Amino acid sequence: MTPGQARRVYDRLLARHGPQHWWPADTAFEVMVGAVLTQNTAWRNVERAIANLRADDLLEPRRLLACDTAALAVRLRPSGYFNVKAARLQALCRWLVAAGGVEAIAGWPTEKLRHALLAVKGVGPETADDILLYAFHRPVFVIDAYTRRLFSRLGLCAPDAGYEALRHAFERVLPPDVALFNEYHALIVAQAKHVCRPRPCCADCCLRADCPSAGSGAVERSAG
DNA sequence: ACCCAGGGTCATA
DNA sequence: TATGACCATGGG
Repeated sequence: MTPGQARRVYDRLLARHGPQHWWPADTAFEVMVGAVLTQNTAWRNVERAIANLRADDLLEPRRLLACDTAALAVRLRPSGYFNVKAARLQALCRWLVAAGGVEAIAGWPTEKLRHALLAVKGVGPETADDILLYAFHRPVFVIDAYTRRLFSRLGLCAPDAGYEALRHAFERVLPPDVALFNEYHALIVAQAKHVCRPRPCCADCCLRADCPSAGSGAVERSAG
């Protein structure tokens, strides 16, 4: 992937979908909670679980950690996998409190913070990078299944590209710009919701102007 | 009824 | 290292 290719795809996504204003949260800790809750889960359902936590004043590390795990799971019910996610949230809080809280880890260098997050049970690469980018404003490019699907359709990466390889592919060709990375990942998610169902209509579904289901939002293909 | 959603862990070969 | 099973609710 060249810098020009990465930039042109971004321009097309932005023209098509507009700014996405991610991450929808009031605090860094709320981003961390949302990043765990949204694992393989529609954001709509995550919002309900977060509303439950807010109603019980649990959007704070020590109180969430002190909460009975079974009672926490009940509040997480709408976001699915509630038993798993209750344990994962508390594992994250256990580490966070031991590390000195959000203010303390905010001062850590990105690599140290990334390794520490990945060591928490229930935090994988994508969740860690969501937290690094959207909670701590580090220039880390978040990869997900949509990114791999879209860019392999565009012929810009292998269909089975690994997480780290793909992340470095983006970070190599784009400037380490937090605002750019923020918008880019959000736009890829927005684009995914736009793919023709039940089957993609074309290789770069649906970024091309002549896509049968593109409608009026279509943009011209960028010159090569 | 079926498939998917802003993944990750664990057991098995 | 590489699959498969599992977690579980809500919307199309």
